[in-house]
Amino acid sequence: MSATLPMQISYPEQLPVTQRRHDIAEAIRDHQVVIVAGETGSGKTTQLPKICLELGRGQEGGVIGHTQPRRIAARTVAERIAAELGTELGQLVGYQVRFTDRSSAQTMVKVMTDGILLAEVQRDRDLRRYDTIIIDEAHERSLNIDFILGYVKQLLPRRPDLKVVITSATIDPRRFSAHFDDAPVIEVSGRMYPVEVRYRELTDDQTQGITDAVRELLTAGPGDILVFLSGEREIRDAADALRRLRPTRVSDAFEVLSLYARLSSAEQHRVFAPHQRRRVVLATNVAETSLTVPGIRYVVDTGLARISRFSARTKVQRLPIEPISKASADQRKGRCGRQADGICIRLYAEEDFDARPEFTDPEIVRTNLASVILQMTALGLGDIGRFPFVEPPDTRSVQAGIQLLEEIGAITSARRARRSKPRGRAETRMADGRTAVSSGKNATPALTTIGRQLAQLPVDPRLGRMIVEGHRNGCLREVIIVAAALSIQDPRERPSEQQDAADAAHRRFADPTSDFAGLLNLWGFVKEQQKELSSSAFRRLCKTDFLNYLRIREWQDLDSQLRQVSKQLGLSLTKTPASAEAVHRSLLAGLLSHIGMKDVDKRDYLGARGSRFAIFPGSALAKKQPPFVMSAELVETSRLWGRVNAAIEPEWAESIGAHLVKRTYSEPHWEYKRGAVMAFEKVTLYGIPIVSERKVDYGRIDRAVARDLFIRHALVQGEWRTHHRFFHANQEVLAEAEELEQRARRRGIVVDDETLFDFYDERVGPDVVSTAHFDSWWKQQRRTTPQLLEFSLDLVVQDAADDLSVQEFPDVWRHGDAAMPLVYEFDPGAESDGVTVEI
DNA sequence: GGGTTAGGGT
Repeated sequence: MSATLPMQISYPEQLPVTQRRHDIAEAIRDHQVVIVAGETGSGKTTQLPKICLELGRGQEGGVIGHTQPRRIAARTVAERIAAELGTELGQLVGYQVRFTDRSSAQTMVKVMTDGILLAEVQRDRDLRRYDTIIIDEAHERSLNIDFILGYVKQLLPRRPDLKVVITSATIDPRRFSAHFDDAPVIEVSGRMYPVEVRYRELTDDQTQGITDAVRELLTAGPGDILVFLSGEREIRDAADALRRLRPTRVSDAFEVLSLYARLSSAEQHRVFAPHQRRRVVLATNVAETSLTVPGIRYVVDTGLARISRFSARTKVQRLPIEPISKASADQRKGRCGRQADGICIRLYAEEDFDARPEFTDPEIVRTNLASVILQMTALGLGDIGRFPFVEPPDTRSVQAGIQLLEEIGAITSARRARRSKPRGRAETRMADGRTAVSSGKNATPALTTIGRQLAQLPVDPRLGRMIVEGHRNGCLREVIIVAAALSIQDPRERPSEQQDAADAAHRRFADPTSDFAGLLNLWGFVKEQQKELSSSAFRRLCKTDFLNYLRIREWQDLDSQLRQVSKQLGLSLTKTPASAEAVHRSLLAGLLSHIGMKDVDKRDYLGARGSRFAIFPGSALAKKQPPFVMSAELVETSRLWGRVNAAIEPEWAESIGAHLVKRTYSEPHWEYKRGAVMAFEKVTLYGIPIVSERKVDYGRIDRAVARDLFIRHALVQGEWRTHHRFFHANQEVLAEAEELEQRARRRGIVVDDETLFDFYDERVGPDVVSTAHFDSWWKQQRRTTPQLLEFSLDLVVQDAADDLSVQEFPDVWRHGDAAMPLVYEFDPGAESDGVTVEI
């Protein structure tokens, strides 16, 4: 094998993978892609990189890249490989996760999170720095893993020298093999003791089922029990019930522990502390993959979990409680039987299990795709419909993702792109000058300047959009702090035993109109205390103030990372404190479809697209709810909740969402006083009325209608006070014609208004929509054609009345010397009808 | 008044 390796490589005898290492080495040597399937304990994670090293990989040709789904795993895997090779971490074996890079020029094996590898793709399109890539835990099918699997698939022909190893639990290696053109699969056994499965279908409620199962297992022998539940509330209910359970024997005494991700770190750590008494650990899905609880001999599985699903219809994230898949149930079962035989009690029937889907839906079919689409577009991958995903997301989710990117102005409208290329193919000019061709249906449109910036920012596109706007509004410093807070787990802790104390401690920072302002207050407090206190005093303060020190650090790390990237993007940081309004206007740029209007009757909010949401009880806005809000997160659980919120002025949304708002106008009417046509404007954003009845100059909205109304009311009806000569002359002509009607006792002598309208319509300038417009137009026009607008009697008298003349109806009745005025009135039925002589 | 799973990043 290779001579350049500084050490002899050995393999732990007891690991199952050691027995198969020659087969694995052979397969890797002979094939570009190899699938290695094996359960935890098989040793694949740590031994595969060593096998690759022995094959001479990771040396002159490039590095062996090894991805892990989680940061902690990346570090511990690197530590173990380094230890087994007898080298120091960061030299031959290194690792890189966000905020930490412990790799060097000597590094041959680089362990990293899959997100780091994806990030490197942006700068190294063909991943030239690697000669081997190991994708570990591929069966977890996270968004990152599926993206990498697709990317690698289309990279293989360009990199014939690249070797790829996909590792997976034994659940479904064939699927990966099929994706990589029938790549060979090598199965490695795990090291597991047998686990007996007992089905105990619920007869009562879940809590009762759990206590019954725990009671059953207490009699089965010594060892800790791990119970899988769907969420915090279920854990609390079960914990209460179990603590009430009075064990009959001393040996049955046990303590109850909870375990879920949002738990305070101290409470989480109790699970790993050595202990004497038997334990029952009540856990969510954290214990399924992320955390391994030691010493578990028994598992109780409720068969339920909260699964995140993105609704392409309502564009909202949901967290329904669902029956888990067979694969997930088996994973839970596998959490016992590591050290001795185990028992797994499933709180459902065997037929129920048999009827369940084999696998959990991969994240890519369950999630908002905006970020993936943005990345793919930035990479010039063009048509998402043609990208070789193991399992392609459906068209509607892709459309929803594109729609969100349009909302935040990251891409130009797909519809517009399609319209300009009627043959169903859209050519998109990429940032680097290349051209992407895509089919019409799932066309990936071109990135805007904002879109290119968002693709560089390591946060959710909505949060990135806030940052870009923060720069524009001179409040980048504040917006980065908020965006960083929104992308990490909440640094505020709320231990179950001290919720009131924690709430009180956190309330000091609350702002009654904005949870975001509350975050900024907390940030300021933390910064100040850090400056004044020693490092250990600060840690103590975090504890007493119910703040998670590590998450505070993460917040600060992310803040500096975002500052740095922003600087590279030419976004400038502000030195002076920004106004709250500037900050909130910036945040709104990312939250346009997350605004809500108070429904006073129902105590909730009317949201985008007809949705309704309520303010989450933990928000500072829960008590006194403002008329309009924006929410950073809308998640549907028991109902649709807005979790982090602030009051907004609806008019802000009008300008920031100018590309999205719909305007409708009603009641265009002539206003005598203004000498203009006015109408009422209603502005809606995703169906939410952000302006309800604003009076606007209609001449700017609909010139034709406004001109029409101007002519009818001002010129024809004379609803105008003006000195124009033609105006008064015309009124006199009309008066004369009307007088004729009275005297001749006939209607219809004076032409109708339509004729007068047509007269003006033919003559008045096309832009004349108000008295002001008229005046300036007429000032010019009358120089050349001063008589343009003057009526003649011929015009205003109907053709049929040609033979009549006012002269035939004298004004005065002469009788002898007396001359008595005659008044004509044509008003049948009235006393004054006919000719009246005034004596 | 009311209350969410857990991962990842240029």
